[in-house]
Amino acid sequence: MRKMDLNNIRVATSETARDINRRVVLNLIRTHQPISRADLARCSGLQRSTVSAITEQLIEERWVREGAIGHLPRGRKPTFLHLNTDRAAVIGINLRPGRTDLALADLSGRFLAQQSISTGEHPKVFINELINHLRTLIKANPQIDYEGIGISVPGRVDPKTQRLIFAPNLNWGEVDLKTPLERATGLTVEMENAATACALTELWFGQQAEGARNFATVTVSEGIGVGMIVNGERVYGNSGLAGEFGHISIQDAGPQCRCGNLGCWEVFASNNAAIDHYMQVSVNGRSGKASTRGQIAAPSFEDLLRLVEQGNLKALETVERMARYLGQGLAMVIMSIAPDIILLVGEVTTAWSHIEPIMWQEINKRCRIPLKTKIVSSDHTTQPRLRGAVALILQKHFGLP
Amino acid sequence: MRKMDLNNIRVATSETARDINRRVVLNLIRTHQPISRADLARCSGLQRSTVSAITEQLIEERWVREGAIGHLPRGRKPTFLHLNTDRAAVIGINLRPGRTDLALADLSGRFLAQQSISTGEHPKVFINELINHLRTLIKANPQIDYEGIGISVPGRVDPKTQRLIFAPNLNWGEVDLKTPLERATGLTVEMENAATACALTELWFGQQAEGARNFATVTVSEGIGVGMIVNGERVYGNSGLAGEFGHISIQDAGPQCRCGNLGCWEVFASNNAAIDHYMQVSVNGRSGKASTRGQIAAPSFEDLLRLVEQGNLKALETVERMARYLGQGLAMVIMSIAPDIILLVGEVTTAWSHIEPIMWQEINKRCRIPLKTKIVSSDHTTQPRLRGAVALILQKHFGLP
DNA sequence: TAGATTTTGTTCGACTCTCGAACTATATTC
DNA sequence: GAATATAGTTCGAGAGTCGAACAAAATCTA
Repeated sequence: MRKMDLNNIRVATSETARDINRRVVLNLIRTHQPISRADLARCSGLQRSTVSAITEQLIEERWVREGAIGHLPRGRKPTFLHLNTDRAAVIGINLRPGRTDLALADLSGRFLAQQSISTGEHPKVFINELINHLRTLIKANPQIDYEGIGISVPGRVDPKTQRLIFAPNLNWGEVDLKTPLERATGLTVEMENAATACALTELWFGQQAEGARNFATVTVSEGIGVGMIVNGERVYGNSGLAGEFGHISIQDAGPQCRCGNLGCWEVFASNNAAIDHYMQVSVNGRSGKASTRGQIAAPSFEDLLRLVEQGNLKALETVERMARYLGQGLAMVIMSIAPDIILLVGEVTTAWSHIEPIMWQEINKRCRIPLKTKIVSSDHTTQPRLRGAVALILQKHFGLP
Repeated sequence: MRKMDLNNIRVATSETARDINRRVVLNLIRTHQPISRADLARCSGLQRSTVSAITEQLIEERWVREGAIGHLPRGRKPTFLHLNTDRAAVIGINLRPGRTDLALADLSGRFLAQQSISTGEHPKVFINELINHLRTLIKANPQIDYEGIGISVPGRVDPKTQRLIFAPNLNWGEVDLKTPLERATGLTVEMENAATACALTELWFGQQAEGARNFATVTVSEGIGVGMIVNGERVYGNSGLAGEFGHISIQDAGPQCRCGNLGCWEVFASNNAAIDHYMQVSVNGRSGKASTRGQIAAPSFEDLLRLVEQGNLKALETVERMARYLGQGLAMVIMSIAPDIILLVGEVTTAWSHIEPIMWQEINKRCRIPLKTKIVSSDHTTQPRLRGAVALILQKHFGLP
């Protein structure tokens, strides 16, 4: 039960019932395909005649197509319906420091084409470069009906102005990506923070949070980001800044964070934090003294994980420390919104067997309330950020308005 | 844009449009009364003929009544419409340790009658006593059409089982209040955590969070509770446990909390924490040693606030310490869900002039992101918990399904 | 003072949509 | 070949909104 938004009233017309039921049917086809009209009627509760009318319309508009004929122990054989994935396509962009991924995806979220370009230092130059790539991509597939462009960004997006704000990793300042891209391509552009994009991926394509309507995604990379879904809907917060758990102090006298605050969670539990800590302990171990750092090259986080697999004790100690701090921060996430599921995204999940027990030990110590939050690790090779960018556009057709 | 809940499909029938538009009109009358049919058509966007049909129905069902005739510079005079507050009434209950308040409220949330009984030690005995009071109340006003009973409780309510769980202040264990009360009165019973009930009060009757759809209410009393509204809707979380910011550790080596964890926020910022600290500093000051506590009687929190007004330096220091810790915890609330407004509820708000500047100093130190959360103090004499209990029932008629 | 103008509120026919019964189509079983 | 079962279509009844036309009631203007 939600309060009506009286500043944005949407009254129902005679077409509203069709709009709602059409979305019901389209969603059922999406999730249950292949499915017959009779089954659609059974699991939606609509009359068979109504389902026929709606599917006729959906087939005419090419969202749905008829497929194989099924067979039953007796009676007339049903005609199966499928989502017509060729109906339209969406462009997804995963913008991050260093590299930016572009993909073309069909209605089911499957990638049809993919490329990767380097992310420029200066936003204006990069936007022009991005526009050129988009134009080439669109021209290469002129027969496709493009539904829009979704972008996941390493920062927050103000829901009012749709500008990129608070993206310290990019160091771009406040940038308007939407307007130039829309003007150049003629397509609608939607942007969302990467962690929230991962949450959308789970909401729309997810296996692990199947049917969950309250969950959080925690991305662990250079920093830590949290995206939240509450009541089946994204949590934006003021200026789009909800989910900045990464910048909550967990130690008042801790090291300074790039945000200006002291002892933020991500100063202890991010990939960068782990690399810093590893450098500190390994240099200390070698020379017996502190402050000899910088003489050996810092490993990448992937290097660190490889060292753990090779049995390096200092690397292992570093990852275990990271697991403890991850647990401490996840305890905050759990206590605040009590999600059914937390999905952990990042390279760190490849060391899950080392992480999980220590992380849970820390969480159980801190969460003394009788709730049952599951924590699952996501396979980062499935590109959840990029798929979330696609979901950003697809939800317009499958979501409730 | 939210995802459809495929486990709980609600298709649209031919009456759905009327149901939606009826709620639109009813809400507009509630918030804009007195208002004419023509104005309703203008601000809803519906046709005048449709508004007439809907209002006719609402008048017939006694939700709305015609009132005075307005006057305009020219043209036919409009007939004003009002909410018919006598149409129905709601019983609100504020259950808390020690005392429980009962109230009868009309459709606008105004109290018609009120009483207070002592909260029993044993749930079963108390429930029977409560039933007797409810029966007497209902019999005393037999002409009223009762819509239901809303209860705000000092704990959390599992949205699935509707049982009271995690209420350490009551020490009742897991109790089913709903079933016996529904059986005894024949009315539907809804329960909600007190902090969330306060948030509902603000959502439906609020002046300060006017039109806000994302905010949090923080109740400071024996402990600290947080209730959240996101996208105009309550946040439940798993087992109804969302909002337990009060039990997030802010100091790993802090004193033990009654929840079992160490250094929880409420161990530092609650009324009880302030009383404990005052006792410690005033006894130390007197004897020069610690651990002489218990020899003088502990003041109530209201006593402490009076001492501040009287210029007692140790009481002032105690309240300022409380303000610092409140700021620290509010910073967590801000960073996590980025609310537009935080509403602070509790006796502590009577010392707002001492609290506010110190609290903000702490928040500004910790929140280095460009958001604009307002923090306002609520007048606890308006009984937000009790009015939230009423809102719990009223939202069924005014909210969106 | 009569007609023009303006605004409120109602009436009515056209259109959209769902429901549900009846009907057609197609399969298996006895 | 008749009975039975299931899928999908057709069609009329009922509920709703829209929008134009109309009725009602007030002020303005000549």
